[in-house]
Amino acid sequence: MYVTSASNFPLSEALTLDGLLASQFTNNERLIKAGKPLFHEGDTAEYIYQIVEGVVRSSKLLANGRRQILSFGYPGDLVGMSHDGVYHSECEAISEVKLRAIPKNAYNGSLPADPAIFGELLRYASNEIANMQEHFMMLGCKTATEKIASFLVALAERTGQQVENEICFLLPMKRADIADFLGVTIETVSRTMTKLRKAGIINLPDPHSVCVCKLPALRNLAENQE
Amino acid sequence: MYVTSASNFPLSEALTLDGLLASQFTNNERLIKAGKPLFHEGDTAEYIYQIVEGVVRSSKLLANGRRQILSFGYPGDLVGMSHDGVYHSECEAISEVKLRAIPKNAYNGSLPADPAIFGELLRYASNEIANMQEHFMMLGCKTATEKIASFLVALAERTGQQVENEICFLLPMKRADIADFLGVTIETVSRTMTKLRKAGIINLPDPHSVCVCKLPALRNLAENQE
DNA sequence: CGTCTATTTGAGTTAGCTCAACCGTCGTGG
DNA sequence: CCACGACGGTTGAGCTAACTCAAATAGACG
Repeated sequence: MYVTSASNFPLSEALTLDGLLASQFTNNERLIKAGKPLFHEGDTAEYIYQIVEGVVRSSKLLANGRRQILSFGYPGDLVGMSHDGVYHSECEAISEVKLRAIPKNAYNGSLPADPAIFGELLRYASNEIANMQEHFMMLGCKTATEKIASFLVALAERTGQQVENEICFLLPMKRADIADFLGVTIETVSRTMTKLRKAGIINLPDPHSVCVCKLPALRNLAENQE
Repeated sequence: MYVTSASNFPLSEALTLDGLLASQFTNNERLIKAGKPLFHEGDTAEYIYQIVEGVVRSSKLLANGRRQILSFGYPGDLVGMSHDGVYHSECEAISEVKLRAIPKNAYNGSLPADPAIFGELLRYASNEIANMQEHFMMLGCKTATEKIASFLVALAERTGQQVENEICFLLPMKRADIADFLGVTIETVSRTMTKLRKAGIINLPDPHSVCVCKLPALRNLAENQE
């Protein structure tokens, strides 16, 4: 659910959950077009969704219109867990998305659910909590440059491909999404990306493609040992 | 685990979890003195702890010394969930704390655990995620005044006692803890509290006691509809 | 009574914000 | 085929909320 989930989630366990869901819920696959919602805050939570392909963003709105992106969901991630039968965030497809719908009765305990799924969901939720704690460090403790650098490092680790001596990946989301994820403004995202480009740390072939030339330097900026 | 947990958690369910744990783990009660750690980040996660009395703070440190308080744990809350057998945060007692230790084999699925506990833990984790999402709104979207006001409203709702026509509660944590919880500085916490006091919205009989005189006004500041 | 720690208050600085202009791309319709 | 408008992104200039640094105050404790 969070950009760093897969990297933090022990591989064998991730395969277990993936395998369980793939084997039991292949019939429940759906396609969502880019920009379309999976669900809205307050909707009855009928399903948990596992992202199979594409990227989603989940977010919450404040009464005065300010928005916080809670996570970007990449393949393997789950969205839509609820403790009270109602979704607590918005969720939209950023790109075209394929997902697997896991019906409520597979996990809410009222039916004799598969205990393996149950256990894996608890483990996934605990991992999700750990990922969210990392995000707290971003929002609460880091400067704008550290936030952007951390974000790029996380995406490079999760989705980057080695191309010659650069690590390249796509940014399917808009600048505004990145801004609302990191708690800064669009302008700050843009300025900081430009700064990193001018420092020779990244290349930006186009606004939605990033190539990291100096990963160690980017990591240093992300962790800023001062 | 988070200051607002109990208020968001449906009462009957909370009683279920509470009841389950109380009946099965009364023998595992421990006392921790104020200021002493329950566990450190990286320790082997042998137990989940349920707070019975007192308040704990769980936090994470960045390499450069900056700290983020993740949550304040009040009676009924759980701390120490882990997906990989290792704690991912620091946890210390703020006041003298009584807690109930729930051993790993009650919930990690390797033994035939009580499925009721299992289900309640998953529900608790899902609720915890929803609470953390609210905290993201604080850290990412709110101004200093909105943060302090939200924090005071949450504590008033969770631990406040009506005294004449004020709602009074204790702040067992230091200003520095509040600052690191909200992502502001100590000075900003102090100044903002003074501002609320001078505006006649709260009284501060001493630095660790708050009496809210005008709860609606405080709520307005917390939500700032602009 | 002196020391230590927590909190409050003041004064000046700055990181990141707001507001505004500008640019490039893309889809639509004349 | 080109003009136009909409949208997303970048850049500049000035402002301000919150920060840093510093000092004063107040309890707590030996």
